[in-house]
Amino acid sequence: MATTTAAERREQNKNAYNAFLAVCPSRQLLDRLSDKWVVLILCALGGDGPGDPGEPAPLRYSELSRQIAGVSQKMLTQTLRSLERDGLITRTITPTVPVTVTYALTDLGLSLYQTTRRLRAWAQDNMDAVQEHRNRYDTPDT
Amino acid sequence: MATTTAAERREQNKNAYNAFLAVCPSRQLLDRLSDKWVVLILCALGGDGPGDPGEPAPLRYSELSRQIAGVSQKMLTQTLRSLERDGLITRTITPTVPVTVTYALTDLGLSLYQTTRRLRAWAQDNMDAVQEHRNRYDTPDT
DNA sequence: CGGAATCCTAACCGATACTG
DNA sequence: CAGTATCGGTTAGGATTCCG
Repeated sequence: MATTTAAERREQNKNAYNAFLAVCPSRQLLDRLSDKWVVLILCALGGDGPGDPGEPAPLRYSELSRQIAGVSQKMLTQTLRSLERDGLITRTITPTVPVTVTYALTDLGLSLYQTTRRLRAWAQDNMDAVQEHRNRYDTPDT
Repeated sequence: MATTTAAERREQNKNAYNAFLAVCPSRQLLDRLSDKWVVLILCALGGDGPGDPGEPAPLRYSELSRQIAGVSQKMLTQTLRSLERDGLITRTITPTVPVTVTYALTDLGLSLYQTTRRLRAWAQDNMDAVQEHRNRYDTPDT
């Protein structure tokens, strides 16, 4: 048994960082994480991909590009870099010809994936309900 | 007992919507949800506010504006409208003088809050780890 | 294959002013 | 108090081109 519980540590961090404050570093971090490409990339690497089995697995740049439909090469590279910088993913270069680059979740990234997967799942599971609310909101009502 | 289990229904929705597809409605929904103001507003209404007890409670416009530091009134109003349209929050007008407007989570909004609260908590809890990775990434390394 | 660099426009968003 | 409306700057981000 640890001398500090998870609840105690969370309490300490709660005092240290507060995302509600504009100047707090965690606010900037939340801004970065609140990005569709971040969510989709983490989901893809976590194994949530279209035909994937559900196991977290490394993916090549081209595989990510294919799975995440609509992402431009610029945004994909840019987002991957920031995720690597933040320690959420690793970038591994294999000097084949042509070169092979694979991305994989770190433990830190895996822990965040546990949340982003829920976000994506929520969007898919509740799409119908949201659409119904929109229709009712948009019709002038009889 | 229902004739369809939660797992079965989720499986059906999984086939219906896929956020990895650019044209899928759930992709657009995910784009909207992947927004810092959406996350912070849901967190505030869910009771995650600065000095809040942790209970979901309705908040007035001015209270939201105060809790979510740095949000412009334009973005606050705009985001609140879209959340109302999507059925995630309710907007209640009390005809006092001056008028009183309160916002509260719906059941749908409450279910999404369960995820956004984790996102905010993750940002705060792992800020130190991320910062450390950034420092190591940014230093040319000796 | 997996990028980097450049250009350029569409949108986001903040600031300001006005209203019921 | 709780907005709406308008304007204008910033920037996100797409398209294109080139490189190791």
